[in-house]
Amino acid sequence: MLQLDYRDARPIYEQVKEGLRRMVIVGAIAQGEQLPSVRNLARSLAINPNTIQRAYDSLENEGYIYSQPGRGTFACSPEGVDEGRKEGLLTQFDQVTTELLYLQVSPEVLIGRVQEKGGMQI
Amino acid sequence: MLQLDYRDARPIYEQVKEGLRRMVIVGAIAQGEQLPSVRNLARSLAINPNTIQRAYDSLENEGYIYSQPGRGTFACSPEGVDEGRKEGLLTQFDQVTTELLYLQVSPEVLIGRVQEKGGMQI
Amino acid sequence: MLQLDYRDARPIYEQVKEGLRRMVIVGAIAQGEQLPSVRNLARSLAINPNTIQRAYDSLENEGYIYSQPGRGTFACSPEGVDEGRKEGLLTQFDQVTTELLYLQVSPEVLIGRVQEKGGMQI
Amino acid sequence: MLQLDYRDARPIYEQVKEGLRRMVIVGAIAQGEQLPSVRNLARSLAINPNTIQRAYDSLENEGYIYSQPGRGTFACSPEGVDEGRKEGLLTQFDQVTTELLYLQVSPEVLIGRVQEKGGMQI
DNA sequence: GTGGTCTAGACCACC
DNA sequence: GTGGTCTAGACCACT
Repeated sequence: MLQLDYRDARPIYEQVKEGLRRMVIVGAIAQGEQLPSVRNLARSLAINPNTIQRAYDSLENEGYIYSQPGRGTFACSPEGVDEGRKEGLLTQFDQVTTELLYLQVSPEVLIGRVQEKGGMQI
Repeated sequence: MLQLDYRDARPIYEQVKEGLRRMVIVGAIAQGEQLPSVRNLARSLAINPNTIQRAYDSLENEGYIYSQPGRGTFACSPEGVDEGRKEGLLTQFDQVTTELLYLQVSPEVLIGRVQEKGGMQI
Repeated sequence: MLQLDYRDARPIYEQVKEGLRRMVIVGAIAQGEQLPSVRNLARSLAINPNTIQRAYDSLENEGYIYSQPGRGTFACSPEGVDEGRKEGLLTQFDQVTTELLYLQVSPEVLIGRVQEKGGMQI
Repeated sequence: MLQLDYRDARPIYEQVKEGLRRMVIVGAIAQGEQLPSVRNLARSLAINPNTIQRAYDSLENEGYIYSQPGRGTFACSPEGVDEGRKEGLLTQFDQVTTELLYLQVSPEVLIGRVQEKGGMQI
């Protein structure tokens, strides 16, 4: 359910963090649903619980998940997510778009990809 | 013309690389136009020429610029850019788009941003 | 009339306590007015009466409310409030003010906010 | 230069974090100035370097300090501080102000305290 | 020397 | 059982 790559330059806690974020975003972990416990995930990934805890902490203060000591960790609804992150993503979107258009990818292709995910009528 | 941020976690050569890439992409450096010489840029940024050279080498490797020994370094046309980079950008585009849609940004907003840059008729 | 957030890290009794304190402060519960009974409030919030009782006890201890056994619980007038709390709030006020000024918020803005609440003539 | 209180309910890393934040805010650590190294501070406070690191990490992603691996950790200028924190502080300012006014502290007293710190002419 | 990451193992409070 | 904190000690990359 979550792949680690030890040859990757990114630290493990960040790979865990991005993997979990992805799962929340695509709905693999639904809003309000419980995430695997720190210890369980650590065991199943064969890494130290502290490393998982660090990923969870970081995701929590970005507003993607929340923890209740003694109960578990759960996925938030999208409203609570840090505004700064949204702005950063929009900047990233603009930069990637600019470069793709420069590389002769047509706007229609990009728009098509947005609509595909957005479930829009054409 | 190119801003360095010593507080940024990214290494300097990468900041130079991305800065130059940006200038080519947005047309601040037109296709075929000559880039500043390694020594000049190094002097004006007050950093080591080796750092500049590393950025130039990396950009040449990705097909954004080419150098003619004895003459200088020039911006490529977009066709020559490494295919792998284009694929990587498309993947990044999809991921960023997915997350923005999850964060309740409407598809129309994203499409509007694409059209703005693409100069499309609606 | 009082919102609980189970995702909040603070314990429930503290959320109840702060919520009631807020209502007294802003006048939603006037001086001398009766607060809801422990059992009623517990039922309407769907939590344990002990939790409510703990919040009431703590507020009574700080001098914000008083209870008359067999009659109910009522809001105090502000004079009776624990002096220690006032000092603590002043310290907090100074610290928050210092940080906001450091963050380039102008003194005029802060003063404006005080006057707005205080109903002062300029 | 920084006091720990083991009887305090707050975790140590948070006490360190708030202590350092205070020092930056009041100018005890000037903008751009180097903070004590992780190891040195850990030794002088007789706690584990990991605990210090955690405090530094947290302050860094709030924008109060920045780290350069191999060189050290330095105080930021106030412009870079996370917007969310500023908003939170303003909310806190309003709440504390409301309660102090309720407790019969006159607006003039509060305004005087703001001006004192703000270096304003009356 | 510096910050950054990771592990192993412990203890706490809460449920 | 759960998350949260802390320690001790190791290793890495960079200056």
